[in-house]
Amino acid sequence: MLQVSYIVENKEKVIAGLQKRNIPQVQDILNEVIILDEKRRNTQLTLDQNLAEANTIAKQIGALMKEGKRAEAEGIKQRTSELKATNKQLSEELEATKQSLLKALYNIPNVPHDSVPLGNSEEDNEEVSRHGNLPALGDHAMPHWDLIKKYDIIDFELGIKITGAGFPVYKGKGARLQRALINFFLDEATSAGYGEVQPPIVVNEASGYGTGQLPDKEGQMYHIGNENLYLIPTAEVPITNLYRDVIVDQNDLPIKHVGFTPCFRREAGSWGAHVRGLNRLHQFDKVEIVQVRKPEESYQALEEMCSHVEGLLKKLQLPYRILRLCAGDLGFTSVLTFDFEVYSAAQKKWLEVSSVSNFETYQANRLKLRFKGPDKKTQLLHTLNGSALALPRILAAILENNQDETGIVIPEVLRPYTGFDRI
RNA sequence: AGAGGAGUGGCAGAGUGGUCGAAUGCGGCAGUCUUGAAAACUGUUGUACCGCGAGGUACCGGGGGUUCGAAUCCCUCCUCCUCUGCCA
Repeated sequence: MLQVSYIVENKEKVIAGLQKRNIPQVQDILNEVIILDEKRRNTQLTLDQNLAEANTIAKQIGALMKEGKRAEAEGIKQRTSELKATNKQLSEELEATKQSLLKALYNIPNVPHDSVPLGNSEEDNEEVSRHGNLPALGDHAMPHWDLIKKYDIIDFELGIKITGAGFPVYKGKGARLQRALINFFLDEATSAGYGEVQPPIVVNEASGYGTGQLPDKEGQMYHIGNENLYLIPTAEVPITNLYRDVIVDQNDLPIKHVGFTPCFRREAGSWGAHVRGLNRLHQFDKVEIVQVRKPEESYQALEEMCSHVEGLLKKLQLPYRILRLCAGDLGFTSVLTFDFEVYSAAQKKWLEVSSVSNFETYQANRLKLRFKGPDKKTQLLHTLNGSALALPRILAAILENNQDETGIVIPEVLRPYTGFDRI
């Protein structure tokens, strides 16, 4: 969430930024925050003063009791019971104000970067660059949902039987190819300096709030009611939350992690004809990279991460394009996001396979993720993450783009991992 | 899952109703000494909020309660340890 001090000091910039996101009544929302914060401070001040007085009296009573002056002690107890009543009221008021303030802040998204283009939907995203040649497939070309049946490598019906729609079963060479992609992505990230972690794929409420999935995306996560836990929608959640409530030693920066996890998304309300096959699933595999950086380095880190993702796509020899997300399509917590899309030749459309974002201090503020600067003061760090990569659409593109009359050609770099060169 | 025990500052570990944000040791930082290092000695060393400042307030696993006053007493939740049970 945004810091109140930042809102106060950069009000015009914040208003302009949030207006880019088409948020109605931005001024009113920000004013409410500022008023609540003032109220919080005033209430705190009065309460602190009362508490100071109560503390003083308590000490006096202690001293009097020791001297055996009981009667005198009883006398000043009067004042404390008055204070007690007021203080109870004040602290309830303070708590309520803090809660309202927090709630208001939770509902304000991050301020987009200056370079974020205007726009309402994915139609308005800016294409930054395009790489690789689009394959020309013959008339015999099949979309991946037919290919997986033909070669019996993924079974949706079986998944429906044991779980439900959107939970595919990978079989034989299909399963092996999944494992190959995961290992390839993990190895690439490890050689690029990312420390591998294997986090839990179930997280508590505090973690959900830490990275901003809660309360914004409450309905999009699977919830385990009897334990009040959530299935992760992305490894971003557990990995970034590793650093919740942490003051990082300067020497431990930068922090770079990679992790493979399954991801779970309810995708409520987003199903339709365009989400056939592997295009959209409830459970999918993803390798995620996460960085925690000093503020002045975070945009350099964003570039590094984008280059890493590009490197993967180049090695897989997939045609791809890079998009700068417009304000309307930008995630709630993000300042700047680049999407990577691969071309799916038989569907003749671009599929998003990675999203690389800088959150600046937005998550860190919720996480209380800080470091001690040279001036010995604690300050918030910047967090970033990106998919490197999400598997299903990569798989879809490989299947479609690399098909020929007799099968599917496995990209060179994956062969050491698959142990076969064709399906 | 049942019974018992325990959670204190970066770590170890005192503290069972007032003078305790908390002894002591270790570690960290700064300095003295030294060609340098080590040792020794001296000082310093949590976080957040409020305040221009002096300073104030809160925090001893989380939350609630008793009391003029809680690290200390009570309730509750969480976590860890031991034993019993179950189990990949």
